[in-house]
Amino acid sequence: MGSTEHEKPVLSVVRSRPPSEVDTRPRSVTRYQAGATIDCEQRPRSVTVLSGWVCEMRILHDGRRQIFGFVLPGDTLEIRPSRSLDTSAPVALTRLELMETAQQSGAEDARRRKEAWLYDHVVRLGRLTAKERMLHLLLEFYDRLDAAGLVTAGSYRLPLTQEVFADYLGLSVVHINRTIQQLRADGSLVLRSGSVTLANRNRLAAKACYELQAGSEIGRRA
Amino acid sequence: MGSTEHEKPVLSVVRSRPPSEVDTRPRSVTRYQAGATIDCEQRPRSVTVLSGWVCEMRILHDGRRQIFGFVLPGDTLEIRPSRSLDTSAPVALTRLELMETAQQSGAEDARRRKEAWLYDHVVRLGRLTAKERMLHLLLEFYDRLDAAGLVTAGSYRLPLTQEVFADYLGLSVVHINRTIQQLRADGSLVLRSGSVTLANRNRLAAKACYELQAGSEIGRRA
DNA sequence: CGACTTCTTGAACCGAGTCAAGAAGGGTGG
DNA sequence: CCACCCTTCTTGACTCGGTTCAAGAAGTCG
Repeated sequence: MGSTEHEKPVLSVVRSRPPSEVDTRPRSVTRYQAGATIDCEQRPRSVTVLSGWVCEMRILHDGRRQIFGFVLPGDTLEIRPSRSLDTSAPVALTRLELMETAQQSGAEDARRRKEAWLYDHVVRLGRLTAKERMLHLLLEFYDRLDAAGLVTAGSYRLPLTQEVFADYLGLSVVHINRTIQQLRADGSLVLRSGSVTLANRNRLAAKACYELQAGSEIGRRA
Repeated sequence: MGSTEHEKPVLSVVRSRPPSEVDTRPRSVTRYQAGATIDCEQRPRSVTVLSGWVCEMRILHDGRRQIFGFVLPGDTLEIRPSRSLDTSAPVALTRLELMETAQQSGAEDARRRKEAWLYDHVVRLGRLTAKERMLHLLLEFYDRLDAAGLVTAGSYRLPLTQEVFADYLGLSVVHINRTIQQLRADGSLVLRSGSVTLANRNRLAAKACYELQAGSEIGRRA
């Protein structure tokens, strides 16, 4: 948290590939490359993520980055104009397939759920330790992906670099790395080449102050 | 952040006075005492704060507390049922006067603004230092209260204890205290007996990575 | 004037950051 | 298929922002 010069090498994700839209095919499916900023030159629109992960992030003028949340396969994403990286913009973390969302049904519910995730995030950042933050987040992913049928035999694909974890959890990359080492040593999880398996979900939930309360109750009401 | 026994003496604000509603007078004005939890046994309702400050907070099972946001005079507050202190509930920080909000006009705008504040809060917690967090927050209060005509000669009333700052900014009370000492020594602010005066708003904004962007632009659109 | 919050301050400790450098992956082109 | 390059992951050593514990001073309210 040196207060001078937070000149991170710009997130590869943002730097290396131009935010270009690629190959729009029939059925109104839009594809983006990893690293693309998802904007709408046109009117605001609502899309559903068919595959891939998106995050919403802000970049401060001195280079510090904060990620606000993730959009997972099956989730919907509201794209509003006039949002740039110094306020908050959606960025593709992987190759993406988006589809225009047909009806607005469930929009209110999606908003509630998103708000609940944001509240949980505030608690993580404000009151949890590094280890708790990491576990808490992985448990959230577990529940969200499970609801979407994307958890198999207790494990799921997790296409995030440690830098992305750092920018989401408000920690440094180095400390994220060390935290993951500890969790592995604990036997809390297995994490390798883009997949995680959590050992004993309930015990971990207790250890990380994770409560499915808000998010999932609201989710079930859908 | 000790991972064991976060047994804070329960926030006086929560402990000392029972969350009782007091003296409902004509014109549908409701009063609460400081420390009251604002619930709705009835249907969800929307109220406008005539005077006093409210916060929304969650209390973890081990006693750690996190405050999500503040509702200032002039702001509206949506009260939904089924929210308790372990998820997120509004609590009166001072004596309060609430009024039933008449029309729903501006409800969408209020929600946008609240979301923008929450995003700023995430940045504070995730990426700013203690000094920056404090300044950033005081600047947000400045702008919000200024818009409500509650800033006089560059200063405003701020009825928050250091404990409340700590629970909002994700820091310890002791460190909040030391941070305020530093800001005073800097000449950044004058803060005494419930009032603040910020020296040179623009310079402080630069120092704290505060940008009125999101919040105020949306605000102005109203 | 008590009694209780709230604010301050000191000292010791530790979680997390920074700097730096090397190892391991993953694409790409020849 | 290998060589090269760039990104991502690891690890060590050191620093520092922030926490904890503790106790005393200053406010506030009945």
